[in-house]
Order: sequence, then C-alpha cells, then structure tokens
Amino acid sequence: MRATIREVAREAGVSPSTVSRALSNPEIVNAATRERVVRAAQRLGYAPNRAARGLITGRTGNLGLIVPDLANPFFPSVVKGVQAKAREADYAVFLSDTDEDPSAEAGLVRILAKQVDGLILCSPRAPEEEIRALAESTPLVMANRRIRNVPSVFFDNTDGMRQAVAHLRALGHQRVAWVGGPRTSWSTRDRVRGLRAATAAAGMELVVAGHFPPYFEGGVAAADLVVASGVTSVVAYNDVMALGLLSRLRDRGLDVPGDISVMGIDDIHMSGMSSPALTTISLTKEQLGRAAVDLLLAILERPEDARKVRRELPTQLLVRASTGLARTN
Amino acid sequence: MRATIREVAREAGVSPSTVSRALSNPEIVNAATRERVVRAAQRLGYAPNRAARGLITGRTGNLGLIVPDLANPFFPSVVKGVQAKAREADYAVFLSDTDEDPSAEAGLVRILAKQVDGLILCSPRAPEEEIRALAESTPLVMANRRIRNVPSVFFDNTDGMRQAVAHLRALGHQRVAWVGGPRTSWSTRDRVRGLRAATAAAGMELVVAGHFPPYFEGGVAAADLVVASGVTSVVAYNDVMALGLLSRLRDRGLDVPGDISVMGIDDIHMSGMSSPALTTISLTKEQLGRAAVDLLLAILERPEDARKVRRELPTQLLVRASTGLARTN
DNA sequence: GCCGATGATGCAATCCTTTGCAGGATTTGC
DNA sequence: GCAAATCCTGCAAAGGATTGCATCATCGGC
Repeated sequence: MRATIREVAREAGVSPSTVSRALSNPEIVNAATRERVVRAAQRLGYAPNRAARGLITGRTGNLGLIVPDLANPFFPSVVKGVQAKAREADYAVFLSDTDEDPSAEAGLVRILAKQVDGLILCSPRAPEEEIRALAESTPLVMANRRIRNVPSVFFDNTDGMRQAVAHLRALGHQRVAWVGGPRTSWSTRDRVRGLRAATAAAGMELVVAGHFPPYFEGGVAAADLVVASGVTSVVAYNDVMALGLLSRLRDRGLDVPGDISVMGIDDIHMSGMSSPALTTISLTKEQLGRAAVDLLLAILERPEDARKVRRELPTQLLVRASTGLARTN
Repeated sequence: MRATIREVAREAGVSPSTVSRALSNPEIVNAATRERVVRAAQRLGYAPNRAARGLITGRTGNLGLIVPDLANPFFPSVVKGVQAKAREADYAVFLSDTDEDPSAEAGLVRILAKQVDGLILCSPRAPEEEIRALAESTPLVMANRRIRNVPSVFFDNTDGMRQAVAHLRALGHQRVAWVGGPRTSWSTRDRVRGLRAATAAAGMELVVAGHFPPYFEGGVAAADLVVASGVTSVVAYNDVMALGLLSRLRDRGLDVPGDISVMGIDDIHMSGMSSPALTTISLTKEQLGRAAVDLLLAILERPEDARKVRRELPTQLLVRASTGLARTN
C-alpha cells in the first residue's frame, strides 16, 4: 500500500541506504542527492515504517503515561502537557488509568514497558520500593512525586504551603485544619509536612483531619470534622475536595469565608466557578507534563545520569473569594 | 535483553515456527508440544516482539482515540471505556486531544493512522465530507456522532429529548429554551432536532437561544438570554453548561427550580454535586467507549461490512433538584 | 500389511529499515 | 603529478516473528 524506501530509492536513482541517510541524517549526504531524495519521498508520500525501524533500532517512538484517575480534573491537564511536548518530539503517547488502585500500577508498567521507550508515572500511589524496582528495568520518570534516585518532576509543596499559611495568617487566622488525600499519595505527605513547618514557624495551630478519598465526596465527608474542630480555616488536599467542603458547609448553613475560610490546591478550571470562588494554590499542570517528557527524553539520550535528573516546579497562591478575615469570637 | 522466539525454541527443543504457532494458534499444534513450548516461554519470560510481529503482519496492535477536549468531563469517561475494552482485547490506545479545533482533526488522523490499526473519533467537529474522506483510507469509527456509511456509535438523542420534554410538561412547563453547543457539533444538531419534534408533539413552545462554547462560561453567557426570553425551563447542551447557567441564575437572584427549571445532558460526576443538584439526561459514556472499540475490532475483522456497522445507545432521564413545577404568573 | 489421508513440524522466505564496512571518486597537500 | 585524506554512496547483514510449502510420521481402512 504505502511507499517503501526501495521505491523512493528507485524514484531518486539511489540506493535505499542513501534514502535512509538523507532522511534521518541529512548532513552526511551530498546536498544535491539529498534534495533529489527528499523530493522523491514527498512525491511518493513516503513515511518510514515504524515497525521496521523499531525492529532494528530497538526504539518504538512511543511514550507511556499512567495516571490514577482521569476523572480528576488535575490529570487531564497533565495529559495535555505531555501530549503537546511529546508530539513536538514526534513521540506518540499511550495513556492508562489505574482507577486509583495502587496495585494496578506495577502491572500496567510491565505491560506498557514492552511497547514504549519510556514511561511517565503521574502521582503514582505504589510504595517507593516497588517503583524503584520498576525503574531498574524501564526508563521511568515520576511526575508529581519525588523518589530518591528516580528522575522526578514535582511541585515545591513546601513553598506552596508556606504561601497558604502566610495568606491565612495575614487574615488573622490562628487555627487551620488540613484535609488530607489518600494515604498512599506522596503529595499529601509532602504537603502536610510543609504545612506543619509553616504553621509552626508562624505560631499557628494545625489540626490534621485525616485521610479522605480525593473526590468531591471526600471533602463532603471531612467537612463536619473540620467544623467540629473549631478552626477558622481549612486547606484541602485538592480543589475537588475543597469544593466538597464548600458544598457541605453551605448545606449546614455556614458562611464561607465569614465562618470559615477554605483553600484548595491545584487550580482546576471549576474552582474559579464555584460560589464563593475558591482560593487555591495554583499548580502548573501542563508544565508538569511537559517537564516530565523533557526529563524522559533526556534520560533516553543519556541513561547514565538517570539517577541525577530532577526538577522542581513553583507554586502560586491564587486568592479568590473563599478566604477572608478570621471570625473573632 | 529479552528472550526471543529462537531461545524459546531451543529451550523447548522445537523450531521457532512451532513456538510461534503454539502461542498464537494453539489448536494446530500437538498438545504435548504446546505444553512444552508454553512452559519454556513462561520460564524465559518470553513475549513476542511487537515490532517484528507488526512488520510481517502489518498490524500494530494499537488503536487511536481522538477527543475534542479532555478537560470536558464527558470525555474522560469515554476514554476509560475505550481503555478498558481495548485492554481486554490486548490493544493499546493512543490518545489525542484537539482542543476543540476542528481543523486539527484531519491532521491528527493522518499522523496517528500510520501507527494504529484503527481509529476512534469521539464527537468530531469536522465536516461530514472530510470525515468520510478520511474513512476511505483508514479504519475509522465515530463515537457520539452519526455519519451515513461510516461506522458510528451514538446516543438516541431523539428519545432523550422526548424524555426531557415529557418531564417538563408533567411539571406544567409550556415554554422551554434550548442552549446549544458548538455549531460544529453533531449532538447539538441532533438534539435540537429531537427537541423540536418533542415540543411540537407536546404543544409546547421552544426557544432556541443559539450556539455557545461547551464550557461553564458558555452556560453563564447564555443565562441572561434565557431569562429575557421569559421561559420557565431550559435544557442545556451539556451538564457543564447547565452548571454555568445555574451559577449565573443564582448570581442574578433567581431561584432554581422556583423561577426556572434547568436540565443538563451527560450526567457528569459533578452534576450531582451542585446545588440544586442537576436534573439531566444520563448518557452511558463508558458504554459509548466500549461499543466504539467493539465496532472497530469488528470492522478490522471484516472490513467489507464497515459501511453497515452502527449502534444506538439508550438515554435515561435522571430527575434531581433543578427541575420543579412551572411558576404560574 | 500396504496405501492414502491426516496431522504435526521444520525450512526458508519475507516484512522494511538501519548501519558497519568497503570502495570509488574527488580533493588536498606538497 | 602523486600519495593521502576526505567525502559520498552502495552492499549486505541484521533485527524477530510469521507463514506457505514441503516433509515426515502416524493412523485408519480394507
């Protein structure tokens, strides 16, 4: 059906080798010849057969991306970033979703590993040891998780939590609650650590409400505990949960931010649409995806420094309407 | 690195051909031999090299999926359905997103076509003619769009709109507004057609508010037109827009459903979480994805009946809190 | 106990591209 | 003007699996 390299070669009056070189290593072939080859290729609509190329080079030109749950608006943004960057580099992306099942991750990695040059694990929930083992056998990049000696892109949660605390403190809050995400999430651990440090430094009291599912319902479930704890402000693991908090607080007749200030993390699209609009720590999600691809391509080039590669992304406080002066009573 | 078919053959004391047959066509090889081969393969952790297989069979074992916008919660659900079904059939899925740019679709199809056995176009915005042309050169399945002579899976919008109208009529509504999605969307055309028929049959008046972007903001933008038209009820192109409507109506101090009833379409996860919770026409989104894969695999098997294949999925009214008795004034 | 049919297996070609090596042509240096 | 260096191109092997065809063994029928 499609043109092969031999046909292009015949059309251009050269050998297949020359065609191959002219197309993938232009500088080593004579300019005139190259021109002839390129034109012939264009005329015939030639595109190299990926399977044949992969067979000899051992590369597929594909990347894999595994996320916990596409239905969480955080991840589609990351996916978009990965897509965009991968396309620029002429890679295609396999996407998989684990439905928040940590035990599914390793299996997916192993299946996908055979069909890709490298994998991006976004917010993986599996234990460090397991991931480190997987990284031994496949080029692997972490996105939104930091694992020592595994290439990782992650957000500066410490600074993010510092900004959140500074904001709340400026509004007169003394007591803040934390509504955590899944126990298996690195972000939740990293963020609560940052929050502990920041509140301690600011002389504020931190109430940890525990771990909840990273869904709207998780926020709903956490709301009553938060209220009962008597804090004047609360930070949630992500925006979706913060929206759940908002919803339950409203149902209970509480005013936000009058009675309690609510902050999220992520800056998903919907968070600007709620009422009150959600104050949040904004994360550059597409950027996370793009950076992960960058790292992955880098370690594919130079596998020897895979253990060194790492990248930290900044966070940005975004003040909207769900935070306000602490109530005084 | 990984075991090849020759090593398995040596280990099992047979020829590579026999290994190949034992693994991919078990019934034509002697049971004892097969057993020996399978065990040897297992021992060596053998998995066929996909590139080599693809080179000779001309198949990649990959499918492609193109959606307009992953950030719209409708699509992640479809993606999940596609993933699940594809994995069952041992296919991997390439995902791409056009960012609602109709002109990007054809290009993506052409790029992806070379790397997959078949493509699923979900809710494509391109003109029929363009898609029909693409379908000539690549196995293609439409999801959520119906195109004559191109295999398609779609929802029974006519019946969905009939259910919506019956519901509103039962609540005493006489005038209903329609807030449309993108002009290029087949669904919006099909739904307004269904709505026209249903309202006419019920003796109700339909006000078409026009076309809006399929985002929250689109619903916000449409709200004032809807109010000005004096209807007592409104149906939006999708849930996200319906949520936008809800938001703007509330901001204007209107009561839903007291002043106006609001319905969406899709039944995205968030629509049960709004206040008031959104009445909607529920669509089986994962089902759409699964059915599309089914169709695609079927036409890969028997390309000759590609023009005949088609599947219609039912819709289901889901009554929640955003619809109520028509105001009487 | 022999012949034909049937079943199981191996041989070898094939898919298409890339790349190490060699050789021919041209240029450079002296 | 000749040897050496440089540049460009072609040859041929390799990569791993699949499959049409041929071969061989076995079995059943008579």
